[in-house]
Amino acid sequence: MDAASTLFYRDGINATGIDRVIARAGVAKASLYNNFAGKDELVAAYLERRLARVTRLLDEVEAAHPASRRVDAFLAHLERAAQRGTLRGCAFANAVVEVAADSPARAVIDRFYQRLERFFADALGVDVREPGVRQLVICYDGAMAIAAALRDPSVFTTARALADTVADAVVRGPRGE
Amino acid sequence: MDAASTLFYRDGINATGIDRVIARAGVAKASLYNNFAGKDELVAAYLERRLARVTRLLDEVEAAHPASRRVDAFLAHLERAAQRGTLRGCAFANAVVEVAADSPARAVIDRFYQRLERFFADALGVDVREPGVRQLVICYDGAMAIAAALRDPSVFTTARALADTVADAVVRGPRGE
DNA sequence: TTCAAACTGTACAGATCTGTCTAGTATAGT
DNA sequence: ACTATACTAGACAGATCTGTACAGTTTGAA
Repeated sequence: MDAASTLFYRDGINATGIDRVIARAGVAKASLYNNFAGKDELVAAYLERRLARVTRLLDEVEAAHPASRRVDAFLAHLERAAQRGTLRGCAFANAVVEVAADSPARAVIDRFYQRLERFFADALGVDVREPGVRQLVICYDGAMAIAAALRDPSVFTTARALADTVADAVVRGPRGE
Repeated sequence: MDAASTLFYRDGINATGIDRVIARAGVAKASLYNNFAGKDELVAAYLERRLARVTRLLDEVEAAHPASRRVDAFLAHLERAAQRGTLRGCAFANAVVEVAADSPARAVIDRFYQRLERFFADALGVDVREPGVRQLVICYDGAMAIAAALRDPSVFTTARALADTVADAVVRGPRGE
């Protein structure tokens, strides 16, 4: 059901029934329930896959670019994905809307945001508690939400400029010089 | 009905059945279907209510504050709502995740973003097509998404600082002086 | 008072969804 | 060859959801 993560992301979690998942995976229903206790855990596993994927991406960006270029490289990657039309918002922010508050998915969501904050903190060269880090997370989540709502990839161009402004403000100090 | 907008916002659209709506409204199911063709239109009406509400808020902010203070006043209002614990993300961004692409709700969502862009453009004193406007929309949506995901009202303090940075960059020109 | 419109409660059709169960089949280790 | 394990297809229970139908009641205006 690794390939079924496609359905959860593309069509939404609640809109995707178990039957459609097993049909696409070419697998019997009993097999699915032998591997996952229920849909909640399947959703958590789906997010776990997404987390592994984005973690791999962030690792690659960190390996390929100096700190000062990483945020822009990350957003540029998202921009290309949006241009390809494969972007349906942030899988984790979407999951917040769709899953119950006590779902096992919540733990995965929290880990995603922790990883993201660490990435931004390293890129800025500051502690994760610095406001600039959270500002970049806002920038990321906002761009993803708007790209999904307005179906407009150009929002990432704007987001890259915004992230640049944030980075400038951080290196120049909060008071601007 | 109108009070059922509470349920859609608080519990999510897909998680809220028609039966729960009519139970809370103290109304018969037939009455609901006499006033709305189906759930899609009920959802659209719910978003219409939210749009009227946020429009009223933005009008009030515009009447009460000079342009340079409006963005901060708006975000401060959201911050207070978050501290009250009544915030579950942006109703329109959430609806993007939950409703189908051809739902009548989509038109209302688009109008919301147009109104929001107009508010930010007026506050900055620039044309709606200026990048700073879209940056403030990113700032808004990102803050709402993170407040919902992390249940942390303090994100609005960070967002207000970010919006300040954007406004500074706009008045000082894109190249920073 | 009369009458039409709109409401009420409730039952029900039809669809869909999660999760269980059965019965039979392939596979792999010993 | 034997056996444990995991798979398959599919039926099925039980719940829930949207939307309709029906019969009776309230309401309000002429």
